[in-house]
Amino acid sequence: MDWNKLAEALIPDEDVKPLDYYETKYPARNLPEGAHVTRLAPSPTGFMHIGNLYVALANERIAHQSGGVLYLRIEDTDDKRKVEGAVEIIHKSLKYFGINFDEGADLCGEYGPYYQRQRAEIYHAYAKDLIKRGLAYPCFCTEEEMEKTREYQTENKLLPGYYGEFAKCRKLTEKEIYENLKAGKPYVIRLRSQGDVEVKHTFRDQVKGDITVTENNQDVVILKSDGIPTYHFAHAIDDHFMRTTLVIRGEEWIPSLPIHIELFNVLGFKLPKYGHNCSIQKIDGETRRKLSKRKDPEASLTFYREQGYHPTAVRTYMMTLLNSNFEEWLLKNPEKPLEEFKYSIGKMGKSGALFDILKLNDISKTFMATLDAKQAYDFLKSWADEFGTDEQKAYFADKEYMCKVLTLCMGIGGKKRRKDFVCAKQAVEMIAYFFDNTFAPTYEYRFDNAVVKAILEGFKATYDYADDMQAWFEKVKAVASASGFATDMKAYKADPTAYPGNVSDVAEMLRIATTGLANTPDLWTIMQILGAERTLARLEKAITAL
RNA sequence: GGCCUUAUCGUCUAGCGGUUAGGACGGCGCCCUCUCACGGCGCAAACUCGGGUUCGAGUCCCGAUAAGGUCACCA
Repeated sequence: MDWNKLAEALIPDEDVKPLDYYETKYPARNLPEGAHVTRLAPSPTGFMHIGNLYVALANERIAHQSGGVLYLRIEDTDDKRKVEGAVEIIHKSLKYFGINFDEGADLCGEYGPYYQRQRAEIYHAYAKDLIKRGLAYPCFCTEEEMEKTREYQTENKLLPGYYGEFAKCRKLTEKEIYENLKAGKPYVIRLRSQGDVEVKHTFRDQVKGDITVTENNQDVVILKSDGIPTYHFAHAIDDHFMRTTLVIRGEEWIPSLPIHIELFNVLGFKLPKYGHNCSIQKIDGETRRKLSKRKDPEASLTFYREQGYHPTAVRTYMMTLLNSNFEEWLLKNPEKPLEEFKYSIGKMGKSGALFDILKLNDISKTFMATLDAKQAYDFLKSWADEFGTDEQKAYFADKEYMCKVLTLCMGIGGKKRRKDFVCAKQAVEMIAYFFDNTFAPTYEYRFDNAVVKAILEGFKATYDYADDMQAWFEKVKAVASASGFATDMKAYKADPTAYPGNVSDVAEMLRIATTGLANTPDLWTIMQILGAERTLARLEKAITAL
């Protein structure tokens, strides 16, 4: 068999450059000792999964804290899954969560092109070289033929796949190959595997530790019939020429590690380090499964933007899953930016974590409680501008008023901050009662209407906007006493049955009347913010509703 | 089914031969308190099961079980 002739017939010289060309064009990177080059290599499907952010964050931290490079490569070798505008979505959504690439698709960079489809020439050059060396060959097998051998293999409990005796096209004669080519039969290029599945090696994974991998014996496809490489082949070529030092990717890739090892080996490339992380899971009835794009809204990065989770909160939660010692650090350094945490890939969990929105909420609340009025205003406004209703957008027209509301509701300036706000959507909904066009009370009191009415009327008659908090509260107590409610909590606790209720019950009635809610921050301040006119109007409205 | 991986409170986990098995979220209770919160204190809550090794095992070894991943011209 004349391999050179075959290689030339399959991939003519004018289509590719000599191998040295690529090695010179993409030289080793000039980076400080210990710097890592990492990458994110998504398919342009237009859907950004929370798992994408999870891996992105790991890659970003490793690259940037080591003084290295993070780049974006688009794996668009599968034409069927390609979606217009997907790359823009990738950039936009990751940027929102603080992931910035140093180079890559739609950015500058010396190691491009960063779209795999634009790199066809490089793949072809190396495929040709493999053919020349007798390490790759054309395969003309049809889907039906493949199906047949697979059936045979499963029936006989043999290892499925295209290998050894089952690799029919491996044994094609020169004559047969050229006949097939002449007949215009479609073909793929396969690797002529030299491996033996019986041989096992231990492999050092940066996340999992030592794992055993067997050698690959599959004659995997490296170039599909349309000349586009498979993931495996593109991975080896790209991560070599883009000079990736560390590949962090999902653990679903572990089974194909043998293929990658053989490919790097046969191509004469140095194998990068690998870290295979676990995926974020969800409990679905009895079983755990990956967060699903179709079933779980929280799987999508869009979800967090729509809900208005602060990007820092989401990042923080991701970090707690990513590094087990992160939370401890955060507890000690609540003020420090996340970038100061020393991220280590070895501290990544070895088994998949269940997504816990309660934990996210807690982290989110704590973070929101660190914002000042202006930051909170800006954040909530930007959310409302994009996702809010028209009424909600209008809230932000009067900045001064809104800042007063936020100062109260977030406990800004007080000794203890409130932690009521989880995300922008919930926060904006929570303050609806401050705005007359969204004030829609349902008035659910825990006392008889007659009792409530007496209280409300009594309070309304004595209310004075000019009262300070102390004077105001004295009036609340007076109204309470007038209806027989306890104003002395000690006396009340000593004998609760002696009273219809206590002063806090009275406060609740007033609160429900003016806000429609039983849970709000300090009522006096609310009335101050609303103003005398609206406060009285609301009390009146509540009285007539009884 | 083969191969790979994993296994500590409900959840995320610490633990790397000798611990009252620690923390966080969530739950519950108490205190603080004009409501709601915040905060403080406390309670309940775990080593999957067998065998070994060892003076001693959550920790090491071997099994079993369970869970997850994977077996494409998808990535």
